[in-house]
Amino acid sequence: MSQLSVSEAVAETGLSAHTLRYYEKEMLLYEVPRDSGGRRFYTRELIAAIKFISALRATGMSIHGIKDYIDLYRRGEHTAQQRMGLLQSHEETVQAQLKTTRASLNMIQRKIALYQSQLDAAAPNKQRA
Amino acid sequence: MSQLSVSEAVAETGLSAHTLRYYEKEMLLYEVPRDSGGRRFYTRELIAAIKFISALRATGMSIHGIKDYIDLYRRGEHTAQQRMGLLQSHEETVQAQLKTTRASLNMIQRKIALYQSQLDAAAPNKQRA
DNA sequence: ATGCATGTTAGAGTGCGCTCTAAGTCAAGC
DNA sequence: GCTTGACTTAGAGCGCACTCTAACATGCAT
Repeated sequence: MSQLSVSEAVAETGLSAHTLRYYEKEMLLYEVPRDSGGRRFYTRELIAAIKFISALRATGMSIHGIKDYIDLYRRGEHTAQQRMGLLQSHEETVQAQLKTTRASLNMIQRKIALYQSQLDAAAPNKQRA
Repeated sequence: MSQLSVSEAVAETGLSAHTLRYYEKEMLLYEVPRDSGGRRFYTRELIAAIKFISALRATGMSIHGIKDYIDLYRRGEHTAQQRMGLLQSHEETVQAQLKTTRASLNMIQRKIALYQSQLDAAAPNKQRA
């Protein structure tokens, strides 16, 4: 139940099995346990880690940046402050990125509005039956 | 004044000269005029196009997707409806992407808060002088 | 006229994040 | 016992969006 097979982990995290292995090779995931046949399984701690890694990826943190964070994790409790620092700095990056995305989206929306008024003007007025 | 040299266009748009040439090669920009010596210059129409293209890129539209839009543009006024459709569909994509980014950011912020309370608990209380 | 900045070209190279291939192993069901 | 399907490995390949290289041309400033 709390130990998921590869295919269950795929279903749970939304990542592919290829990607899970790739993350492991890149050392984002470590100490992934194996059954007697050498097959991986994922504990709930690992699943939580994968989901957090996915959140970092979804906000644009690079694999390399995530590795830096994970490496701190592996070095122990005394790195908590540094890890928090990394996350805070990433948060600022994301906020900035959100800001420029919203500005760009705004530009696109103005263009759509322009098309809309253009097409309204060109079309015959069908307001009255 | 309304005709910018390459270096001026670089300053104005924030893209590199390499990228401007790349966009031209990929047909995102067309009919870029040249001076007597064969050097490019950019009209204000072109600059506006570049800025709009940048907004599309900043919101994650692929070069290929942008090319589709530009190709409609080149085919004339009767494609206005289709162009608007492309932009509207892209807008939806961007809104969805914003939503997941905000959710991921939220997860990261909760983690930061966790670190904060952890570190607060571990530190000696320096509240009183 | 010389030097230097700014531009030109075709095409190669880079970094990223997967994504796939090929050949093989293992466990369960028929 | 045999097939099927889920898994294993090392390593190659891919798509994207640039980014750079090398060799050459132009035009202005001294």
